[in-house]
Amino acid sequence: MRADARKNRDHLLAVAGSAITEQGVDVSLRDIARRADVGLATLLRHFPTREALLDALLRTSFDELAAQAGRLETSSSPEDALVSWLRDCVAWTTEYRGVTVLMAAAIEDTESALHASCVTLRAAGARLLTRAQAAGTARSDIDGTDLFALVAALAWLGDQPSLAPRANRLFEVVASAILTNAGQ
Amino acid sequence: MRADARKNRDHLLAVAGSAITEQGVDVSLRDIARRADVGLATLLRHFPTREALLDALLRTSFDELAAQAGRLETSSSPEDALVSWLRDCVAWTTEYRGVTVLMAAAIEDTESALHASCVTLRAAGARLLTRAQAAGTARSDIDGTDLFALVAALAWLGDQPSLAPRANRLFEVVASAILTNAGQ
DNA sequence: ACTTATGTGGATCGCTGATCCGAATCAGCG
DNA sequence: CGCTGATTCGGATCAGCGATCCACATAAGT
Repeated sequence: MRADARKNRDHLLAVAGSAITEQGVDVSLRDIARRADVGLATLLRHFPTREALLDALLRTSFDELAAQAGRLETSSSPEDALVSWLRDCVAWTTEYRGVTVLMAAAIEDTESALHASCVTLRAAGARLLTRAQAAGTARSDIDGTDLFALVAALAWLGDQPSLAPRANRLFEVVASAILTNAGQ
Repeated sequence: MRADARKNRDHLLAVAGSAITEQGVDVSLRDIARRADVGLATLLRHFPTREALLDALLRTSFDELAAQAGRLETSSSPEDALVSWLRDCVAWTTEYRGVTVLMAAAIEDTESALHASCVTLRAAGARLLTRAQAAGTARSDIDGTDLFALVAALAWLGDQPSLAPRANRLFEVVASAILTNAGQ
């Protein structure tokens, strides 16, 4: 890649990051290009779709979440590991308003640039879930995709301004439905 | 209202109904106008926003759901009434792909044309919830808005093609979190 | 039948993302 | 250093969206 192209790419990623933080993932691509003092065509050549841009921007975060799952797998009890990782996932999505919808679409669309990252995330969750199920502390009638769906639904709640204040408590409600441990 | 205007209005509602059934609530308003052999301006004069159109289209359904809640209140046990009404709500949204997002936005936006209907729905659910809580069969740490949020989240799941197949089972998972009855 | 209030829809605006292609720029070689 | 060729850039353009304007058509009341 030519030096000027690389510079543009990096600059675009930086600008896109702050634009998305401010306005959510639905921010106008033209706006990003403008703020980066670059033509729209240049943005779209580097990142042919919005998904591609997000993938480049979020891949690090995805990897961190997956790594965190690995760490928790050996450092915490099965149920604590599962719940705290789920909490991390939901909390992370709040930084990228609107990303949940794209991820839900990408998990099944093998063409999407976000597909691989979403599958990785689901697999990480599935491992934690299986471990908790083996320990008898998570209900056994759900699988990794169910978990992904529940996290997505909770993340979506956090994206809705009117419902966001409830998101944290409803996370606990859903978590209690996944776990089978405590008395009640 | 002039007779020709009334005719146009009714025709637009009918066409909008089938268009939305086919393509979801995000269908192009221009498409609806075209299919109704009417100018876009005419559609927008009768229904100044997408919300207004949906309100006119869905008000009947809203009223039916609210009435159904009233009926269940006297005909079923508190927990059966609550769960089966929630199921009805989620099932209903599947007929109008994408309506959940608009409803979540409308519940807090008093300017939205859908606001009143959403508030009515929330109130109907809140009554069923309170009744179940009084009977000791629903957890007491949630309120009507929480219930609305949970239904919205489940409905949103049903709207996502990749997650929809899980929606029914995840409804049961969430329902089990709301109820406190059975042994488990 | 005439007048007036009402309803209509083509045209246009600003916006979105997608695409094309002439112009500018970079990199490597003589 | 200067030329050449491949690469990159971005303004212009296109089709689509909802919103708005206003000259025109038409229904309703006298």
